Amino acid sequence: MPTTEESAPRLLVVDDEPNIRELLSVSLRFSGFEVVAAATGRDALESAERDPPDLVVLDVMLPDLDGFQVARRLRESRQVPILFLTARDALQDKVAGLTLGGDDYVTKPFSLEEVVARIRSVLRRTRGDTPSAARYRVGDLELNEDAHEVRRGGRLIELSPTEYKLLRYLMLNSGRVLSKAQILDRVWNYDFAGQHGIVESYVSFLRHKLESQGSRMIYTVRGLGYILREPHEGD
Amino acid sequence: MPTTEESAPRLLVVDDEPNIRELLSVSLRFSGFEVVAAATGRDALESAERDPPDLVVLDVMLPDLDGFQVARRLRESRQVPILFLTARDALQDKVAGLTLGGDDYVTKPFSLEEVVARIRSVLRRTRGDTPSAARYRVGDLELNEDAHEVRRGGRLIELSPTEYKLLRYLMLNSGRVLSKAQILDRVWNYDFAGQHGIVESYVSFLRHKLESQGSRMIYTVRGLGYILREPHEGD
DNA sequence: CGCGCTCGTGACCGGGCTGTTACCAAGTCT
DNA sequence: AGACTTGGTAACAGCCCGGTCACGAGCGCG
Repeated sequence: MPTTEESAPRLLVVDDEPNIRELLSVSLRFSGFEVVAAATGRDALESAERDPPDLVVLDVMLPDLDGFQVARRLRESRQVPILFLTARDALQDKVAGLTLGGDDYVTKPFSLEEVVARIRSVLRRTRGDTPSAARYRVGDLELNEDAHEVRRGGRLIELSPTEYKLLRYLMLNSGRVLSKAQILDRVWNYDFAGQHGIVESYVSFLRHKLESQGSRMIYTVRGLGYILREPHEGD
Repeated sequence: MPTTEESAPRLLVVDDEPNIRELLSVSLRFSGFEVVAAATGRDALESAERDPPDLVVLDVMLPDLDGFQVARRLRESRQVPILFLTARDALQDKVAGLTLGGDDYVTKPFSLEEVVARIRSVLRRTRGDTPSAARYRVGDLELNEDAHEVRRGGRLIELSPTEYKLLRYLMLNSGRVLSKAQILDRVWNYDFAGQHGIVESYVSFLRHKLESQGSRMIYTVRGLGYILREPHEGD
């Protein structure tokens, strides 16, 4: 029985690679979740029994049991939504069949923005809070998660996938300065080794599309990063 | 906001294969039903007595009692509609005989779209509320579930079974982006392990038939999937 | 038995997205 | 004011992704 209480959702993160496990734990905790981690399928099952999570983030490649077995065992005792992590190329066919119940999956390497967005989406659907309400708004700028649409002053704005992820991250943190390093970590895949110049490029793209017929929304904070906010009187 | 639901219909799912039982439970729950599962005929009868369901999804091949016996016993106490699950080749005629009362059946392997549609159909008929009103509409596109007809702007459009299932799924989720994995899971049979290229093919077919004399309705969301919606001002 | 329809796969093609580089503008320090 | 640093934008090439076509298998129907 999913708790309707206001406390942070509890997540169980299951991955055998320490780096990935750590990466996920830290940043999900930072995103406001309560996180417990496990390295093996057995540990995961044990942990889930002791302290039932609201959602499980589950790597399908585990040393002892495979992810599907773990999923089934998890559900024998209690209904719990699962976000699967899987390699891009492997198991394509098996992965199909995972999104059935409201579960979802993300391919490795992922971006943290992606993972967090999917977790929120699954939890939203599972908890049954108004089965279609994922909208964010900053000033006259609005983002609809379900339809994957962005509008400014009602006017539709077409964005590429990366542009969309970047904007979502900015909107979820509107009024807060985000460094290029933070943006790179969250929006791009964790194994991305490129220059941070790409953030500037994509900010530029977004400005073009968002601000061509309106006021400025993405402000540069020199030496620090970027901030999305409504205009002040001054600017 | 308080969900306006007058309590979701309660289903009893009876199947001895854990995978199928799990598959059905999870996805029917996700489709908005309240689900109780049972692995054997005896468990099913016991569960039904304790907590009478609105409809029973019943595999005809069970280890202890066969589905027909279960059906008969179920009805000794109370009239309840049944959706039978059966192998494609076996017992076609026997099952057919049972569907007279408003029951229905689906052959294994099924697609979830099929199962959900049949359940809704049976419940609609059984409950008698709004007799024969299963119409979905998006813009000038309408789908009549009873007549199995699709029209755009009043003009009849002939669709193959797969095309129809795909369109129904898109229409039921209009305004929401659906990934190819989701589509594959819901529209195609659960044991289908093909590439997702087939989704593209069928979307292509649908576009030909739906959009040949009208505006675009199925939009591609790059990197994500497809969305069915009315045209925006822009496009 | 064969015709035709439908389903599913593989291949090719085109376009858009991505990420880099280079150059220019603006800001900052001395 | 000059030099150096930092950010903005345009241009470009590679590539991945999706659309469509065409072919083959399976099946039902005549």
